[in-house]
Parts: sequence; structure tokens; C-alpha cells
Amino acid sequence: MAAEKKLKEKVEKILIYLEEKYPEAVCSLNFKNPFQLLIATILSAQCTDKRVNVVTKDLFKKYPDAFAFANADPKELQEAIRSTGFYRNKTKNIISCCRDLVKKYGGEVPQTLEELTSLAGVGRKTANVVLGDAFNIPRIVVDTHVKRLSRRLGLTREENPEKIEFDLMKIIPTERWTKFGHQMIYHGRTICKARNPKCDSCGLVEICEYPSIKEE
DNA sequence: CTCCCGATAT
DNA sequence: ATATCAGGAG
Repeated sequence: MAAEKKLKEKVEKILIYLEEKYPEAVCSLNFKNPFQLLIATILSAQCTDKRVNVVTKDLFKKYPDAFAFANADPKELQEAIRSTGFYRNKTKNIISCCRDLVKKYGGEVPQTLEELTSLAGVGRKTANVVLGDAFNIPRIVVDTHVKRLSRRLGLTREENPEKIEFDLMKIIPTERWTKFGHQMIYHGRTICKARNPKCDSCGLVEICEYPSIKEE
């Protein structure tokens, strides 16, 4: 099919561009083990990774593992993470999540999507971050950036993050899944921003549909 | 669909 | 003033 071939060529150009421009793209949340990445990612909901890193620096000294969070005083934890926003929900979720980790997994972080998403405050996006970056299991993380860029570039027409994830998995080679997500996020933060995207300094303008569709 | 919510850029 | 930030739960 002509349309499929065209899409395949587009994907190749995007992958080459991203690899050239962001060869070192990695997870920008600071963490030393899977558990820390899990907590940092829960905190990152509707918050910049930069802010999360400021908070987790002291947070992980006070609460080094799931056992510590499981026994945390809610008020104290709330204050510690307040600046990341949604701090009441996040506090409740983290304590509940860590109690589950202690009770069901001996304080360790499970390594399947189903087990991870069964934890409080852990949705598909968070689970995929942990699987990809802590356990090196190939995953495409569809966060707000990946969703926006994928739609602008015409890689999907879907609105639902899970559907977008499946669309992307069909057209991106498995071994690139995790890094692709990081590279899209780098690009989304610096060039293809939600507001006032810098299309003039983007090497993908020619194959991008954004200038014509303008989000819809 | 709504609610959660502080920090920052524009 | 308002949009947006590595979303998830009810």
C-alpha cells in the first residue's frame, strides 16, 4: 500500500533525525534503583521532572525504601512532596503502593505491566517508564509529549494514550521503543513545545502535519 | 467526564 | 491571567 510505504519512510526519517539530534537521550528523572524510579514517576504526574528531582533528593534520604514509605506519617510525606502538586493524592497513593509492595512483593518492584498497574497511583504510563528504564524491557511511554508529537507528526490519529502506544509499536522497531520515547520527550520539551512550537528550528517540518492540521 | 494542585513560562 | 508540566482514580 502506498500510504503504508509513505508512513514507513516518514518513520525512518524521524528515527534518524532523533538519533542525530538526541543521541544521548535518557530518562531525566534521577534514580538509583527501580523503587526510586517508581516513586519519582508517580510524583511526576502533571509536574516537571526537574521539580521532581529537587524533591526526591531529600525524599530518598528520609525514605530509602518501600518499608520506610509504608510507615510514613502522611502529614510529613505531604509536606515533603507538596511542591510537585496533587500532593494529597500522591501521598495516599505512595503509602498504599508501598504497603502493597511490602505485603505482596517483599518490598521489591514487580516487573510486569499487570502487577505494576495494580499498585495505587501507577497507571500505564508510569508502569512503562519503570519497565523500560529500570528493567530494560522495551516499552513505548506515551506521556503528554509523546502523544502531542505523535499526533502532530501524523504517526497516529488516536487520542487515547494506550491506542497511541499500539499504533507506535506497529511502526517503531522494538529495540528503539524506550529510547524513542526519551528522544520524543527531549524534542517536545525543547522544540515541539505544546505552546509556540519552534517549527523554524525543527528538522522535521517538511514531514510534519502540524502546520496544516494545527491539532484539529 | 471531573477532580486532584503547586510551580513555571508566556 | 492562563496554559502547561514525563497522569491516575473515581
